[in-house]
Amino acid sequence: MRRVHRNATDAELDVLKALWELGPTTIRQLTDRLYPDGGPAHYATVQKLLERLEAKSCVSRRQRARINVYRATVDRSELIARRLRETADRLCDGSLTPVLTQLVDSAELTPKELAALRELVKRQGRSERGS
Amino acid sequence: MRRVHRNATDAELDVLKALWELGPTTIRQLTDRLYPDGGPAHYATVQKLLERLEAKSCVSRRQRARINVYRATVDRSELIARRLRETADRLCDGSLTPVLTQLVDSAELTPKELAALRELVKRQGRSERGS
DNA sequence: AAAGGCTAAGACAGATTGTCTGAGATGTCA
DNA sequence: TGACATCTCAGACAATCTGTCTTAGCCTTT
Repeated sequence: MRRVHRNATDAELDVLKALWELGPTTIRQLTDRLYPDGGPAHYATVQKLLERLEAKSCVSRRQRARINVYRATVDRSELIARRLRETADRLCDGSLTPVLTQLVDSAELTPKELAALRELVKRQGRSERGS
Repeated sequence: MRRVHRNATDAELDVLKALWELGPTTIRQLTDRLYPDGGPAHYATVQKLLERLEAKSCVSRRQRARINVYRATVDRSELIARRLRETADRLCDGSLTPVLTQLVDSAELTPKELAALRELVKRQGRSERGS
């Protein structure tokens, strides 16, 4: 049942988002952000979540004058990429094509998103030819 | 901590895949497919997984001469769509654009997948204008 | 009636998830 | 110096999830 590379959970993700906004920071800062009226229990909760995020290689920390400063080591697109990869692996034998097809073919996309996609493809096409 | 609409787990997904291949079928057929040398324990395992898949609205069943015949009620693209939606909701405030961007912009795509994407966009563009 | 296949209910251990407690180290300040 | 605040670290905890397996009872067939 062991999963090598578990995704960040919801609570962990909240911490990560706060880290993205705040930049490198302390547990205290994160706790105040996430639980404005929180007590010492919430502090420990954030601490535990950071510990798990570190185990998942999503954050790193550095002792700075006896205090841990945490820093996100993955950004949003990296997490998106991980999830896409996982979906492709689990559902499509590793191929991203069906994922793409689903994304584009379904009614999932607003016209605006579709226009953005066309732009992306155009850009990608250029860099393809350019390389 | 309650999750409304949990994804199918790995073991459940294996059952679902077998169901996709076999079409509407019985626990017995599925068990023979998934555990060729399995005993009655494996039969019960498949049974439990189907029960949970039913709770997740992924399969339905019908009594057919006293025997349950199970049928998948979601296909692969539906599951892909669910995961994409989940990723967008959890990571991008519900917007699919960043997901698309990540998919297209990163080095995730092989040239072949990229070509398929261009084809998709072209087709999509046509149906857009056509409608 | 015995045998075999099916359903249904649920036990089970190990892992995950979010939360919280407590002990101890270290720094600040009256 | 001593009280206090704050931090770290280790781990407890309940609820849930996940995959597996046992058991009992019900049909049908031989």
